Amino acid sequence: MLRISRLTDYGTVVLAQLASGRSGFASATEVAAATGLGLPTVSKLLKNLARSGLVDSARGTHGGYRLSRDADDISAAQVIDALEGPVSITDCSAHDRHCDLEATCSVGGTWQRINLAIRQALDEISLADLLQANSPLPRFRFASTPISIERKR
Amino acid sequence: MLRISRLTDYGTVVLAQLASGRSGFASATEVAAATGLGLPTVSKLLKNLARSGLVDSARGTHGGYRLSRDADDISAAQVIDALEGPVSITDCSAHDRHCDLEATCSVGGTWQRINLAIRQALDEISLADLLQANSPLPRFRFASTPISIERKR
DNA sequence: GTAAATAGTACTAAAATGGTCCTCTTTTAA
DNA sequence: TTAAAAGAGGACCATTTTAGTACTATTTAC
Repeated sequence: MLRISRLTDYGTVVLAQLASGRSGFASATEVAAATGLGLPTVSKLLKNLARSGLVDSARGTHGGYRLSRDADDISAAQVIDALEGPVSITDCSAHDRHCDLEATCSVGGTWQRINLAIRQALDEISLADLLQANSPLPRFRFASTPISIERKR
Repeated sequence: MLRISRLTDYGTVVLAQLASGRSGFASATEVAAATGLGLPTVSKLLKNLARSGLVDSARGTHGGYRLSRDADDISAAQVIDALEGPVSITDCSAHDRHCDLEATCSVGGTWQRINLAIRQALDEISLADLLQANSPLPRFRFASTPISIERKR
């Protein structure tokens, strides 16, 4: 139903590889080999991740990439933002463009709040959590958000 | 970042219109007029919603559409399912097809659990909630899910 | 029988996505 | 100083998805 793009999925695989590997810089070629992904694809991903600041890069003979900070301090939301840009759950709530139906639309506001809630949930999940496939995930906490969410029924 | 398609968004607008209107059947033409959406689009949406069982339809001169059940008993997840099919957050976790990277992929399982968690959250939001743009939403409850979610840090 | 509806399907244009390739710059080491 | 290894930044194209439209068949009320 809701989905992240395949490239973003691959991006987490690449980041996970960087997180699990030895410290120091790993080249795109090494990461591609370790993950089984194509080199051009991995290369593109790492370039984008570097541009977003999630990984540091070094040029030159022994250059490569490494996480810019601890895996605990990189959230799933940040990864999605880096690779997909700040897209929103609905078209009309993205950018500053306005929807023609704004006046009559009765549901727009709620989608936006749902979007925000999901976003905050994903912000609670770190790359380290993603790595440990079977470890418990952080609890999704909505209670403390400005969105007051309360079951009616 | 995560998004539903524009048609799904429109679908909720259409459903909201059916929910707010007087009881009885409303034709696609009437719904289109009330929402400001194009008739062909509304027509297509209602046909799909009818096929999924979210709305009942009646043919013939005074036919039209109406919600098949109370707005409280239609969830956001059901709407998304009806209009987008049972898609998953990642490509590899959809259908029964398997990803080539399964062996080396360290993150697949977690995305699937995140997907399930979001799904369950959206299942808690009813069409009635969507309608009342400023009313409080149901609390997202993950605690009682089989996914044990626990903050580590 | 006719008009008002939905049902189903097919089609097309536009946009997003995924993947690849090419050229340029930086850095290290021989 | 030169060559090789690496990343930076675009450009490009094929494929798929999405959105919107149109057409025909079927059903029902009057």
